[in-house]
Amino acid sequence: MEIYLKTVAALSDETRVLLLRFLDENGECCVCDLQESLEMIQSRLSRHLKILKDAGFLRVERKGTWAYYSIRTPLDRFRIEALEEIRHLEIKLPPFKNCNTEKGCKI
Amino acid sequence: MEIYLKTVAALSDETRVLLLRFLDENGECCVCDLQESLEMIQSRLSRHLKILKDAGFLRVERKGTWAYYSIRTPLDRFRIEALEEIRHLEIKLPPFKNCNTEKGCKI
DNA sequence: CAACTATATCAATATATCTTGATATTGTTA
DNA sequence: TAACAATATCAAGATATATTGATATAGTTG
Repeated sequence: MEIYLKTVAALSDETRVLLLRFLDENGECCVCDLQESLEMIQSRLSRHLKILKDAGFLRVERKGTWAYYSIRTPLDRFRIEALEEIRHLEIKLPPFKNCNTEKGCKI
Repeated sequence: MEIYLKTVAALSDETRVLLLRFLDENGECCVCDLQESLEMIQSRLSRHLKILKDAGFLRVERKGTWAYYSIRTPLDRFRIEALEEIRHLEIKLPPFKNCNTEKGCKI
């Protein structure tokens, strides 16, 4: 029950839906790219990324001080369905903006 | 987005999960039966039933002063998957108790 | 019609979640 | 090693949601 509640709670926030959609669309991103692209304060972003990770939707790969987040794979049936549902929502997805740190953030 | 959020918000509460499971298992119930079976205060029950109804999971049929709730059908793909997910949770489902109003509540 | 019953809604309080700015942590670079 | 940069966590306040008891609204029954 706990895992289930964590999963659906992660799904029931507009910020996190946007994050999932964005990562689904653009693939792996580092936090600074997300910050730039989604115009979101860093602590807020970090919090929601953690919630999505703990709920089994995202994976992180650290390279030095950078953290690259992406949709976890494989996902189980229910999470796939949830992502599919989110894919069909009408969301104004902001364009990808590179954070322009010259030395390392770029993949 | 609004409908989506309403749907997942409805799914992310333990009380409502129990209600969905119970109705899924036992079929149509009137509010007083649910009150007896789940040992839940009436106003609380009424609130959560409304949330589940507004989120598209339940239908109500009124017969006089009684209200009979049941899982709505047909459900769309996502809601079906959500119910399926809930079906697989380990929940101690209390037994059905009839409210024993002799004149009308019994189906 | 008056008393009663089932259900819905309201108001107050308690609890959880979200946002922001500040601080901590860890890696990088001069 | 000192200064800096990316990310994570913390603390305080704001907002949303849940719980409870009280009241409102119908329908029912004597």
